[in-house]
Amino acid sequence: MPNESTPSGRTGRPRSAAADAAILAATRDALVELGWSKLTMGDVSARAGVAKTTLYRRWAGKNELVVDAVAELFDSLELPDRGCLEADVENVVLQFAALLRRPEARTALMAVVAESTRDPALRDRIRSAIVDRQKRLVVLGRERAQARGELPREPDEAVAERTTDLIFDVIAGTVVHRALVSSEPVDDLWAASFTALLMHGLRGSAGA
Amino acid sequence: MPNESTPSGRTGRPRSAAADAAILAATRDALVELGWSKLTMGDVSARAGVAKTTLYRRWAGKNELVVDAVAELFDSLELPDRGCLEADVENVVLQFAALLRRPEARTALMAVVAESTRDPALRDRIRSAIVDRQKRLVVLGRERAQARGELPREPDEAVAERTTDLIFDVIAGTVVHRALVSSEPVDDLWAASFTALLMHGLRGSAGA
Amino acid sequence: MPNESTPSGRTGRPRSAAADAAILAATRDALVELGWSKLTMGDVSARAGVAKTTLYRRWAGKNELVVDAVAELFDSLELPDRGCLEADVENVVLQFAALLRRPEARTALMAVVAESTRDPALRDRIRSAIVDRQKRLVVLGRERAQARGELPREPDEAVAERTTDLIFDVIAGTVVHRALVSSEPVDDLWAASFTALLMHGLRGSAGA
Amino acid sequence: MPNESTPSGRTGRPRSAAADAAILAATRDALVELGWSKLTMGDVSARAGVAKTTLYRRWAGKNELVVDAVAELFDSLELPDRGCLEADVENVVLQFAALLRRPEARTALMAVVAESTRDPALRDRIRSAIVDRQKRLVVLGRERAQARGELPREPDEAVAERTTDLIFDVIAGTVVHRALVSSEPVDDLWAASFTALLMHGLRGSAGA
DNA sequence: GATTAAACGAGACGGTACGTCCGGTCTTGTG
DNA sequence: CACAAGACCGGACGTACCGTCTCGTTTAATC
Repeated sequence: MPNESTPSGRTGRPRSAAADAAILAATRDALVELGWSKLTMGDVSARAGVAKTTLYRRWAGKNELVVDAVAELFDSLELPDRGCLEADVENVVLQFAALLRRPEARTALMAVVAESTRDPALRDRIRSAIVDRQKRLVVLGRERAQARGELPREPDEAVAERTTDLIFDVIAGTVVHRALVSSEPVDDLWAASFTALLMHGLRGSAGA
Repeated sequence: MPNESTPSGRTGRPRSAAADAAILAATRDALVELGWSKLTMGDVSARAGVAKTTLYRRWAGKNELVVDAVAELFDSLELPDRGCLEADVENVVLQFAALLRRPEARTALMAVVAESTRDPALRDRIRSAIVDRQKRLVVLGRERAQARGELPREPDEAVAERTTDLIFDVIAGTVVHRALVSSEPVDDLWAASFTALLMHGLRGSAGA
Repeated sequence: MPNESTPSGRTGRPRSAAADAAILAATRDALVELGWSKLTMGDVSARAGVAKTTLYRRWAGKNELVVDAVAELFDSLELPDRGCLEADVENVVLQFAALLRRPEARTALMAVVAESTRDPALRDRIRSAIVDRQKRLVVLGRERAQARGELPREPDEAVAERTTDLIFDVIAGTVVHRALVSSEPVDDLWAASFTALLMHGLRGSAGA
Repeated sequence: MPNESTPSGRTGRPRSAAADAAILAATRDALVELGWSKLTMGDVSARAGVAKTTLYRRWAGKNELVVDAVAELFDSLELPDRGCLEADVENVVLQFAALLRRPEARTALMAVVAESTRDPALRDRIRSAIVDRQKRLVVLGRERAQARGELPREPDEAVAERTTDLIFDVIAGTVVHRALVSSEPVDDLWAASFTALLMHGLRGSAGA
């Protein structure tokens, strides 16, 4: 995960595993203190107690480094069984909002996405390190709801995948937009409104 | 809009109005060619045939400049009456997706949002120049649907505003996430699926 | 003299004259403290209170900078009339030796000559800034000796120039070799021996 | 000669003798191709097919390595008996000039001398490896000339040594200065002029 | 023949300097 | 006063070498 292009040769001094961890931790610290745009490679290497060359030997640049540093934050998201689909959705929305309140996640996520618009390799990295990994939450939530009888089973595999993607984009996109673009708080009330909308649609009940 | 702190003095040579337009156009061109991160103030000033000092006299920095340069792109979004709510939603989704296919919008939008996580003034500028202006589309769509009887009228003004915000975040956020984070195409099929979900909710019909 | 390729454009802010002087002085200080090989451009710019870019705008690199910084040291050499040729020669030998005792001259002179073996432009710069300027001492000494009747007049101009060059190489080369290669002191005794040899040749008198 | 501090332990794998030769040859090659300042230890080790550690085990640094690599070039100088002192001097001048036309000698000699101005150990190494070894030429030439009756015998040993040193500095210094500082060719004509001056002194004959 | 201890290749490591680029400010002269 | 031009200070960039350090692998001399 951490490195760039492993030389895989078995001769020579092996790369320090401790350095990887120190660098990623230093990167997160620097993101908290400085934010994306003022984070510098030199500063990260200094914080990690590591030479700049060591850093560049493993990551091609700031973008790749930050994606890896931030990706694992998303692994903390969980989906405990709250008994019904509404509660599960509301819970994951609030968890995600809490994550987006962390300064390192706020500043880094949008920045790497912005950079990725011009860099296909970075785009792939984001997808594999963040997006695809968190789709597990949607998959799990759907299976659970289907087991409860709250949602019908998908007969077709391809349709199931497209639905997973759609739900993921709706939930993640809406929360990110609320939190970072509209800059409004994601609180319990809003989470309930959003969950209701997601459950019943615009025409469903009152609409709010 | 363009300037930073109006000098308001009535004496001396007045600022060139042509310069503003040239600078914003140059900024958009540079965004297309270079993307956000490689765009430089010096380059913009050179493209615009303007001295760097002239540029800094009007905008405080790259962030402010790019917000202004990009904001007006969003004004091109329209909401022609397609006869029913589904069609109106689907249309605005596809329009927004087309906008996000423009390189200057792709690269700039996420970048300024990323910067805004650490800069309240920039956050406000984004909100007033982009977010709030485009909420008109939701307001208009809702009013039209209510006139058609597709949606109930909101008795309470505050609730109406919260609903507007929510719908805006859902639509804009989901499309942005699909296009820029998941990096998947927003085509007619997807737009239809998303619209269906938005109309009827997860429990509504088939769920896709 | 100081700069590299004067832009000669008359618009824009003119280059600071004070910066040139500060840079050359800083260079000499750094040579004294650090010697040629540990002198860095960054250190010079810091000592001079000047940005690195300012330094590179005027000199192409360390070599060119040091030649200019050191060249003017050689202008301190003088040739007061001591009454006879022997005394004049002995005096200039001792002056040159004193100059080569200065750390900045010692370390810089040989270093730039070493670099010049691979850089024709630097070779020319050394010749014009140092070598040719100091030949004046030989020319003056010869004229004075000829006036005194100690040396015959040269009928041919070309021969005169070749003789000037030869004498210059003998005196300067011998002193430099004694001081820097053989690493032996150039004291009064040695200066007298050398002068005697130069006057009368190996076969002349005792030979020492 | 090659190594730094002999380990003298009698057990363990002995140092490869072939490596020494390969390293010195690689150093000379690199000097020819790159010159002193662009020669790097890593490059030398790669050319020699040797690890950097092997190189550093034997030489303390670039300076020491280059002195050793270049010193033996000077051993090629010889003093065949040309029948008279003038001819012998002229011959050695031309030989030395030919040596200074070799790029590895040109670039290395001045560079190590420059470095030696700040490094007494290097100064000693140059003196013992180069200077003192070549004084044999002066000693031999003097003895031969004395045997021919061209020069008087020195009664005093100390005076003899001082004279040897002086003549060495005059010849070596002048040729080096002509070739490397003044950057003028050392051809037959110049060699004859210099020899004449050395024989008869400024007052001797015509002076050129 | 087994042991042993150093030399060896490979290459990662913490540093330092490089020369370039950009950000933002300032100082000219001109309009 | 605005403006074009461009010099200025500061600071980060990504690269190149430095000299050191770990690795696993030879290679002789000693046992």
